[in-house]
Parts: sequence; C-alpha cells; structure tokens
Amino acid sequence: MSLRFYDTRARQVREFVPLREGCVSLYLCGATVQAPPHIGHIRSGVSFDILRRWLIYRGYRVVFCRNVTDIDDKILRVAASEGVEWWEVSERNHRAFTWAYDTLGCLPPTVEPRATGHVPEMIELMRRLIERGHAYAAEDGSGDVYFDVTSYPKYGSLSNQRVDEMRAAEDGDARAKRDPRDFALWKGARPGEPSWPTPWGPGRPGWHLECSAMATKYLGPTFDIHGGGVDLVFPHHENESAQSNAAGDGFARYWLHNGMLTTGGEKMSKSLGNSLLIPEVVQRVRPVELRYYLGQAHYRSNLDYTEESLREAAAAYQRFENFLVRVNEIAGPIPEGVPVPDEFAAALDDDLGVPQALAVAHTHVREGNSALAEGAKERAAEIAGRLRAMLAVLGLDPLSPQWAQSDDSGLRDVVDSLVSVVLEQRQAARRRKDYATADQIRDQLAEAGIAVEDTPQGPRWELRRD
RNA sequence: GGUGGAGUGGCCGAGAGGCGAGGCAGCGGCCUGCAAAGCCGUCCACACGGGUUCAAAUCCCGUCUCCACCUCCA
Repeated sequence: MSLRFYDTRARQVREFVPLREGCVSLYLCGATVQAPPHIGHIRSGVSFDILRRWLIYRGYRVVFCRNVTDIDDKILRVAASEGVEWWEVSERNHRAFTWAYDTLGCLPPTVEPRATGHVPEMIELMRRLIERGHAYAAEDGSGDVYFDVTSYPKYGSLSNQRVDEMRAAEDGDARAKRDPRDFALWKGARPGEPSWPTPWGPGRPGWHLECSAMATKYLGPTFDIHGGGVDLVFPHHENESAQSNAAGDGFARYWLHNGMLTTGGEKMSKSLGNSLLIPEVVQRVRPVELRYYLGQAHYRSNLDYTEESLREAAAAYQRFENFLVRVNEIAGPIPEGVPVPDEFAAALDDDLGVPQALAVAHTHVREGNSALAEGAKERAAEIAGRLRAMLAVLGLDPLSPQWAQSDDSGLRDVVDSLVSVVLEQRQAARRRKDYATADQIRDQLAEAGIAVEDTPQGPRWELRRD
C-alpha cells in the first residue's frame, strides 16, 4: 500500500504522491521565539521528526524547512519589559528551542530560516499581491499593508470557514483595514519599534507573510507538505495559503496538523500558566522517555499530560531498552539497517500510525524475550535487529549513539571493574549460601546507585535511574 | 452563532460492521536462595437512547458531555 496522510484541506486521508519523484519538500511552522519551549511545542517537533524519518526510510530525499519567527509583538513586549533589545530575546529563546529539539532527538532541519532575514522576499510577495489587486497599502500613512480578504473568494477554504459566518474580529488595532477580516501582511513602524524599509514605508513583517516568503524561497512556489499544530489552521495557515495562492503560487499540496498537548483537558499554553518546560520534565524522566511519551499517541490526537502517563511511557520505553541491552550483552552487537517488518511499515504508511507500529514493536520484545529465555541467541539477535530498525524510524533506538547509556568515556569501565570485584565477593557468598551477606552487598550497591540483577549468565549491573 | 475533533477496560491509548492492538497497574502461576527482569495466564471495554443488520464500539437518527479554532498560539 502507498503512503497516505490526512490532509486538512481535503478533510480526508489522501494518497501521498510527491511533486518530484524521490524527493519530499516539507515545511514546518516552528517557533515564535518569545519564550522557551514547553512540551507541547516539542510534541509538534517530534511528530514531524517521525514523519521525516519515515519518509527518509521510504527512500525519499527530504528537504525540511522549519522557520523561526524572530520578531513579533510579544517579543517586542518581552524585550521592553526586560529593558533589552528584541534580538536578545529571540536569540536566547531560539537557543532554548534548538537545545530542546536536540535533546529530544529531532534531526536538525535542512534549513532554518528567520523572518527578519527574508524581508526582500516579503516585499516581493507584497508587490505581487498589490499588483494583482489582493493587497493594499493603508491609506492612513501608517505603513501597514493588508491582504484584501474580499478579493479572494477562496478565502476560508483551508479551515472550511465561511467568511461571513465568522465572529467579527475584535481587533482594536484595525487601523486602516478596509474590512475587519483583512489581515496584516506588514506592520508599519511605530515610534521606537524596529523596522525595515519598504516601498510603503518602514515597518516589520506580519506574522503570516514570512512563512509564505520563506517556504517559497527554499522549497519552491509549490511544495509537498506543510505542517504545524491544529491551532495554526486558522488564521495562520489560512492566511498563508490565501496570500500565496492569490499571488499565483501553488504552495502546499498537503496540510498536516498535529493535535494539542493538554493538561487537565486544556491546551497547554503560556497564557493559561499550565506550561511544562523541557528542562523540568527531563528531570523526571530521561529525554528519550519524554520523546516516547510525546510520540506514542497518534499525531492528530490530543494528548493529555499527567505525571502518571509520563511514567507509564518511561516504563514502556524501558521494556525496549532492557531487551536490547540484554541481547547486546548476551549475543553481541545487534545488526543495524535491516528492514522493518511489513506490518510496522503498513502502520506508518497509513497516516503515520505510530500506536499500531509500537504494538508491532512490543510484540517483537515479547518474542525476543522468550527467545532469550530459551537460550536462542541467534533468534533473539535477529528479532532485536528488526526492533532496532523500527525504533530507529521513531528516533527511539536505545543503542543509537544519541541514547546509549554507556558514554562517559572510560569512567564506566572503571566502575565496572570496581563493581566486578564486589560482585565476585557476593557470588562467593551466594555459593556458600550466605545469603545475608549477599543481600547486604546488593543493598549497599543499591545505595550507591547500582542495581544488581542475577541472570542465568551471571550477575549484571547498571546505574539505577530515577 | 460558525468550523473541526473527541467520549473505549483501574489508567494511558489504538481500531472503525464479525476476528479481544499495545503499554502501565493489579491478580494467579512459572523461573529465582530472595529480589529484579522475563515468560504464561487473568482482568472480555467502547458516553446515553433509539434504529438498520444474521452480526454494531464501528453504520443511521436523536441526546448529553468535553476540547480546539473563529485574527497571540505548536
């Protein structure tokens, strides 16, 4: 079966056929860097990272463009309240986002353009829109440039809204709009605000224009997939689509939107004060476990955060990890690069069915553990190889360099030889059935943070995590 | 008011006319000196009321509840 995705515009699952054979162009609305990311932002990053990895696995060259909105009202407000430059705020938060994406194992984008670096492209797009009668410069001399919603009959087609049925905008900032639903392509500078020169006066980018300008610049006038959170469907993506199509560009061919991360049933957002920041959460579970948590539900579902469900996700991930680490110890290196099982592939082909794909992976764990219990090393290694391939597609391979436990260079070896000495004494105690001593040794190691397990292959240890 | 989505077992979370997804927790057993890990079994759910059908969690009608968006949002 072919690849299929749920396309927001079509409101149904559509077969995916890229514009150019063998190549997929993917644009993701990234961050407005007004504050550090919470786990909802990164859920979007993880969802589309899985999409990207799956496309790569399927043999496509993926050009992945994820933008950074480095100027907007809130950034200016934060800068003013802190008494620093706007670019100081956006730089700082941009770094926080990059750190979070990296920490959660998201592949870096092919290109990560910033709004303020693409003013000439935006001017060009505005010029085309004005020429075609879809945009106008405000007549009040403010320097604003607006998109004329009434000039474009298809306005509302992405989000399935009829313009006349929408609630009237309570936009106190309407200034010189001809129609209250017109949206700003460009915001004329007010005193003290940063600005860039344009034929219509100095100002700064409106939120929507940058994405059209940058997507087109890096991916072409028509490209394959545009992604983002469902909360962006209207107005942001509607406006992007309107302005690009009205300017004559084909723009995105498929629109994919991820569901919201909620807490107590409500969307996580800064304004509600229910945000969980990444540094906070990765103290409770490891980053890879957080990634598992964020990625485990279908990308279009809402995912309700609780401490409990985060812990459960960590436990589920550890099942994979325990199995692979054990096979690695018993049967040696596990092959990489083997194909994933058909059932797993079929699940991901069908609108990125990660939950079903994970079920396939978990079935492999059970079979692999059984093989290990029977001493069937080769079979266990073979199963483990397939499991690694599956987990790699999800960015969750516990043995990958990103997530492997045993780094810290030589330190682990040092600890290993120390622990081995102690464990040998414990084995001696066990042999003479002096279990009190044996258990005491185990307890002492546990106190030092080392968990000991007795296995048919002898005792093994690992650093306890929690 | 408009648009889109959701309600599934103790919990998380898939599925979408017949064939118990998976995980976590619990319980029973096996293994183990004990523990941990693991394995086997168990736990037969689909908001409510009607209807269609040989068969409905799934389709139809109605009702209730919740969420998102309607110009700040991932």
